[in-house]
Amino acid sequence: MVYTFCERVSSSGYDDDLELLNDSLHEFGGCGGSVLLSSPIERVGGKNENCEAKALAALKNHSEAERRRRERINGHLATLRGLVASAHQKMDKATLLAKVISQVKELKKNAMEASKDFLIPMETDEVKVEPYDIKLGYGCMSYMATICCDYQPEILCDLKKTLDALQLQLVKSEMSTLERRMKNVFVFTCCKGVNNSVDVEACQSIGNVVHKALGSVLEKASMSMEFALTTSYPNKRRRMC
Amino acid sequence: MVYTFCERVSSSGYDDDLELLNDSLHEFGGCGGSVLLSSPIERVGGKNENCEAKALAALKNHSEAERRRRERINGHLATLRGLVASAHQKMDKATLLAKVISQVKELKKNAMEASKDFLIPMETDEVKVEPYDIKLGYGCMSYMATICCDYQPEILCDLKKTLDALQLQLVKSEMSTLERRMKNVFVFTCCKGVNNSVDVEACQSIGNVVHKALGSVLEKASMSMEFALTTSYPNKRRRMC
DNA sequence: AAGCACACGTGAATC
DNA sequence: TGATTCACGTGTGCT
Repeated sequence: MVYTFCERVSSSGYDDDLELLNDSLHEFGGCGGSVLLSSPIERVGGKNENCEAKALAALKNHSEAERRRRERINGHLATLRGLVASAHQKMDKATLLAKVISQVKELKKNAMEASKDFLIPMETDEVKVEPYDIKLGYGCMSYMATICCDYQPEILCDLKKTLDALQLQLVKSEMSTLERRMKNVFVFTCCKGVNNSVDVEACQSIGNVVHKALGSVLEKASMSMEFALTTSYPNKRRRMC
Repeated sequence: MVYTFCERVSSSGYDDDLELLNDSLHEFGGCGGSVLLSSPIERVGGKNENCEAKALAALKNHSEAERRRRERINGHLATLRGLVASAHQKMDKATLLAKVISQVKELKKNAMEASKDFLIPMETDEVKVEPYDIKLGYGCMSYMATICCDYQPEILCDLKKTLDALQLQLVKSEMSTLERRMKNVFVFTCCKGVNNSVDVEACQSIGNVVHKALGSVLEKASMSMEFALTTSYPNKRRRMC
């Protein structure tokens, strides 16, 4: 649709000037068909005042309802603007919404990973060494090493020996158990850098060494577990570490 | 501002009909001042065609730019609609934005709590027992008990004895250490319900008992720590559990 | 019919 | 200036 303006009148916002709105009333029928055909100029008004007033009221209602709707939406937009809080509060709607989208995705991803970290895989054993993004200053990287398998007391001995032998700088260690399963997590740092920049290769090779060592521990444990299951004393007590 | 319609013309979207838009051209001056004063009816056009064409093009550009803007915003809105994914995709913009807001707040709160759970308070000891919202079916509640203090080997003995004595149904246990500090977390269930409904009071009293017991363990540990610090052998080895 | 929600084109402001 | 953003009133479809 294309519609054209007949005249534009400056007035004080939402006034009740009937004359100015006469031409809009075609749209609201039911007040006598002749009005629909008479041109704006020929019509002098007089007996249709009631009808026009009603139509005007409807129009006013409509625009005010629309204004309320806009305010509702813009209010929520303002809340979101405060919520994403990317320093500068001057941002157009589209950009704001884009930022909201990326924020929601980011938060969801983090939540997913966090819940995954909290879980203990029940069926599969695993050894994992991966970079861990805590900030420890320049020249340092940190890694998170995970080993998850069936619980066996002696694996703690092996683990301790292995970690001691590697002389890792342990930042944090965590052990959780769930039913017959256990999961050990170590966070360690690698400060192999020179001139305040990380020597990435040296750190990676340390990571690989740790991965290999944990792999050996796991392998030994699962072998010992198999052996235990095939002997006639499956519940035989083992020496604590 | 209030403006009135002269006539409304049905046409195919965005066409180039100059006549219909003549009346809109006041707004775009610079094509000869006389046009601004002549009425739409008196004016016959002819020598201002070039000017009018330019104005029309500007107007068309404007409306198309606005259309693109709307599409950009609505596109993001659609993405968000898919992201909150509250089953029913029929939702007005305001409601959608409200849901996005609550979702973001929820996710942020969870992230905060998760990071808090992962932290070990370094300065203050603490004992905490609080409901833990994992679903275990009807008639069961679960709790998370936390005890955090300086690391002492014998506290593990005390803890084990205490938990055994309480005969808790342990679901998960977790111990983390950071420098000289340790944190132990236990998740246990309380299935005291009758007729598939939880006996909340019974569970709460169990929670209180656990809290009290852990408090005693912590108290004993800190007393023993103080004793160790005041003796002449602060680094004296203690028997492992 | 009467209310609501949306898309549209426009006027004004800002850069 | 031209481009871009916003608020506004309106037309229209749905319920």
